[in-house]
Amino acid sequence: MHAFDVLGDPVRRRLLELLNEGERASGELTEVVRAEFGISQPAVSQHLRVLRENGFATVRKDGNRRLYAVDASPLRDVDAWLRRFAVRWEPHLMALETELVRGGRERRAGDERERGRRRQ
Amino acid sequence: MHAFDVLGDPVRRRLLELLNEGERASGELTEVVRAEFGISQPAVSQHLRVLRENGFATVRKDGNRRLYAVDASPLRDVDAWLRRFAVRWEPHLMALETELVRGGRERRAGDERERGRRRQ
DNA sequence: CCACCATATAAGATTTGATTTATATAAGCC
DNA sequence: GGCTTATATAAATCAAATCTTATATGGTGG
Repeated sequence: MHAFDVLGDPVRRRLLELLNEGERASGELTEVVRAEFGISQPAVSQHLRVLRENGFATVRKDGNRRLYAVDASPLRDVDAWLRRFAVRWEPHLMALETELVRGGRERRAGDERERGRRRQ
Repeated sequence: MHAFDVLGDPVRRRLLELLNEGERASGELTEVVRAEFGISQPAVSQHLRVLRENGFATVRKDGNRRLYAVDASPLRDVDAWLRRFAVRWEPHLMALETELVRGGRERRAGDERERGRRRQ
């Protein structure tokens, strides 16, 4: 399943938003989503499975519960794809990119010749 | 239809990639996509419609043809959503963003970003 | 006007994905 | 051990997106 397919579902997007605030138990997530979308517990559980199996979330046991946390790797991939278009809404993005490339590790100043660098 | 649903389809993503290189006629797009995905002309036309109707692409007539161009507005929305998570793969993004907002003047600042470093 | 492109639309078949109900697993508690 | 809570899985159903074939629209050139 492609990352964009995973994000195609509003329930899963909401789950990711919730997880982005921090680790949460399946039950808590289910409660929120049930209230907002009016779907059943198994439905939520299956969405969590999709998130898990596609690397968007990790789980760990805590006694009875399953604590979910967001894993951003696939989101980064999505972002990478999107970035190709970003220059269209952020004309100054070129500068941003340069900044990113340079900014990673500070130091050694100068280095204007970095401009030749391509992405990645 | 939510922007993420539009991007959920691989054919549509490919079409956007092609359009991102510049304006193209429906026929050109169809040829490429037909070759790559093995689908019919009407199928491609319908994907183009989805892109159109959801603001991802604009069309203009050129005699016989329809020239498509990418419109990035909905992609920007997607990016805005994604950005909530970006701090997870770009820990220094916070500092960077601040810097941009301040117009890059005073690029100095005091290396706060070092503090955010996680294991790994 | 007529035949010919390029492209879009319609309708129906098919596939894919989401949801529900019912049930399984497994930890905690008495 | 048996009861309860938390969560996952299975199977069937339902809905929505996609594809195909057939056809329409509308410009172009003779």
